[in-house]
Amino acid sequence: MATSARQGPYFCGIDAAMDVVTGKWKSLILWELQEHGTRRFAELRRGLPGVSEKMLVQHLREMEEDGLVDRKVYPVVPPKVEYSLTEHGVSLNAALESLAGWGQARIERIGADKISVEAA
Amino acid sequence: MATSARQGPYFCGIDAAMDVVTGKWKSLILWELQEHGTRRFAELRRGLPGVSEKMLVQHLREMEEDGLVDRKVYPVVPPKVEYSLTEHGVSLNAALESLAGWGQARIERIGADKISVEAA
DNA sequence: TGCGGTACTCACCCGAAGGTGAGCACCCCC
DNA sequence: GGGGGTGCTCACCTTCGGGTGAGTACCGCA
Repeated sequence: MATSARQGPYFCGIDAAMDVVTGKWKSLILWELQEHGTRRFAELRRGLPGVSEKMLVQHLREMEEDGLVDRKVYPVVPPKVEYSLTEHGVSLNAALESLAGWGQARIERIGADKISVEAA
Repeated sequence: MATSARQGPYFCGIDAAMDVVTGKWKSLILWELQEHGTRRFAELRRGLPGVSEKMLVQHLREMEEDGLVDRKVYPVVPPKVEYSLTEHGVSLNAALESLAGWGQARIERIGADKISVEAA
């Protein structure tokens, strides 16, 4: 199953962090939630151009299981679900910041294209 | 091809860093080279229990292309090749350190098993 | 003389990650 | 009253990462 089955034996901390962060969209979800504080499902979908609903649900479930995001369901008539970062999610994001800096430098070094997310 | 074809458009720095670091053994290779400075192919293989030769070669080639490792071939009669980190490799490792710290904390939090590498 | 080591390459296979498209239960708005 | 939005689930399919095992050219050592 996709749910759980993680938490395998690790070689080192990197392994453990990677385990939680790998997945095409997870770091982006983390970022999106960090930026906006709280987002509804459809807002996240719109914020991550190209993500499929299935993957978004799946990643969110895994991240919830890993204690990174908080899922709050409002039992209202048009469904409403809000996602936000837990303290672990916030600290993971902080830990990713130096990596983001390195990646940014790499982008400039190799002159890769960048998809602007902040616009639109 | 596995070689190049990376450097696709990125959403953010994390993407770019992840692109370079994903691969089952890459972070371990980074770590191993950081610890030992310079390693021969067979030394790396022995240092990473479970890695297949194919994956080791493949990852090393990609990391060489990405400018993370330096490959020095000695044209001697029993082949001799030495791998070491470039400055970019070293700085990537530094950027990974906070992530490693987070992962370490997570390991302790969830009480996961850990494969000891420093022993043996 | 033949086995093991050195640093690989090549061909093949498997399973998981991720994408596609449909359906659902209920509502509001035009 | 039907089209669109809300948050999903399910089934199917493709792609790709990674593993397996063989082969290679040459050597040193027992």
